[in-house]
Amino acid sequence: MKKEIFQDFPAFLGKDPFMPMRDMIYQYLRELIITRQLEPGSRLVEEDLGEKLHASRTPIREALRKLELEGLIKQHKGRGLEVGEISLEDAMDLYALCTELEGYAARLAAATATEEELAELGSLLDEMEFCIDRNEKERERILHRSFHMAIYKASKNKRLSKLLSDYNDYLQLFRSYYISTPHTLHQTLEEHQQMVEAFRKHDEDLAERTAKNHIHMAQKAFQAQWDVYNK
Amino acid sequence: MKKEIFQDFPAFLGKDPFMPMRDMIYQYLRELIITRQLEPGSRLVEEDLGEKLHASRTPIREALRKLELEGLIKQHKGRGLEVGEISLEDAMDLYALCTELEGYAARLAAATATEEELAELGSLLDEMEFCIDRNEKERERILHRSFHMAIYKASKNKRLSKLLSDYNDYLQLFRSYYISTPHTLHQTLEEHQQMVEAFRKHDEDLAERTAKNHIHMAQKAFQAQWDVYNK
DNA sequence: TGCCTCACTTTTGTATACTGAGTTTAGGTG
DNA sequence: CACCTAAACTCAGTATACAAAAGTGAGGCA
Repeated sequence: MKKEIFQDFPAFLGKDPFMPMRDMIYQYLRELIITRQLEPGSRLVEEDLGEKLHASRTPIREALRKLELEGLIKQHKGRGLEVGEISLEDAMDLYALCTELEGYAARLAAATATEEELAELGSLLDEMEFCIDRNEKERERILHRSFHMAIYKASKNKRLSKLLSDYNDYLQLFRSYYISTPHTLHQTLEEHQQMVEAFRKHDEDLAERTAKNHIHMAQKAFQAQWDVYNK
Repeated sequence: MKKEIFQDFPAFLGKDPFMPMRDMIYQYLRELIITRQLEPGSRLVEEDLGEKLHASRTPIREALRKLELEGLIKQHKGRGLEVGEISLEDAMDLYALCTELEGYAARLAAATATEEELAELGSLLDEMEFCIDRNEKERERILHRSFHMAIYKASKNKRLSKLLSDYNDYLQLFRSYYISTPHTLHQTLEEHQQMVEAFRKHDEDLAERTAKNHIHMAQKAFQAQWDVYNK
């Protein structure tokens, strides 16, 4: 675990001076893991982290517990924690589960989406198209997230929304495995457009189908890339 | 918060002398909350709990954090934590979500259940019938849980299994609202039998329908009772 | 040389101490 | 008597200290 990785923590700290340290550390470490700046297998020693992040073990522990609960880090055989390795099986399980949940969320959204929500989704699509054309990948990634969040919100089921939003971050970790080209991004955009189209028509079945297909495509892209690396 | 509530913690401790204190405390408090021995609104003060459970604040905190994450306890405005109140909206969201997930789990189980798994489910059914006839409610409750867990396991999706198992405990809390009579228990048993029947036939659609119906019936029972108390 | 043991190191689990923010309460003032 | 203010109190956030378990390695013995 290299020290430089943690260089930008002070900046992170500045974001919200009222947030408890444990939440800062949690979010920060989570980001590092999901973006794979902290590689799978990296060991996480409470005291080391404390030194590097200028905090005592107590808030560090609480952050680690939360990450452990989420499944992002695992008990190291013998002693200590380490960043979890991704297993194909777990990834497939998660994709399958998300396919169902996204489908359900889309169904609900199609049933109850308001004009404002539809407009919001539409404008997010436009922005994404703009970003893809300009190859602004980071912004596209954030918009992609916002798009899905908007759907979850439109489903009006808070539990579902929270759950999918957590899973979505997790899938981000898998997404980092495959390379997104302008071509695949355009394909994804088209899937999004189909979904919004279904919402506009309040066609629940179509919404469910297109949403499920969207996740399924992501799953296939992940698996293809996995096969390349693990063959 | 009455002291007597915590009387049986030492016995709980004996269960597994190798389990860390934080997990003991977590499980113990969770049990108290789910069985409503700790009522919604009860305040949870770290130092008090520490004194009553003969532990220091550190493991108590970690247990509380976990419960908070699960949504069983909430940050009290201003100061401290308290056992969460149940809101009808949240309950309905959760039931709706569980309906989908149970349906999906049942579909997977129907597709892939082995003979052993079917036999296991069958014998659980028999045991439950036995308990209902003898009015052994506590044992029935545990068997009911085992029955659902067996289905989750048969779905072969570990993520889904974990998720539903957590939610199932949570629904237990809702279940404590409505009174189970021999009549309703028999009705539930019948629903279970229909599900197993569908698994035996490997009829995925039927399995999904019966499972969804099962949760839906529970939801209706909860709502009816809620209406009685909050009218 | 190979293996066993025991001391040492590492790292977590738990306890305790300190701090500061927010609440309550008591005393003073108009 | 109402209201304001400040001291005291509560309680969570954080830091630190100590204990215990589990790995690690060096020295001794067969």
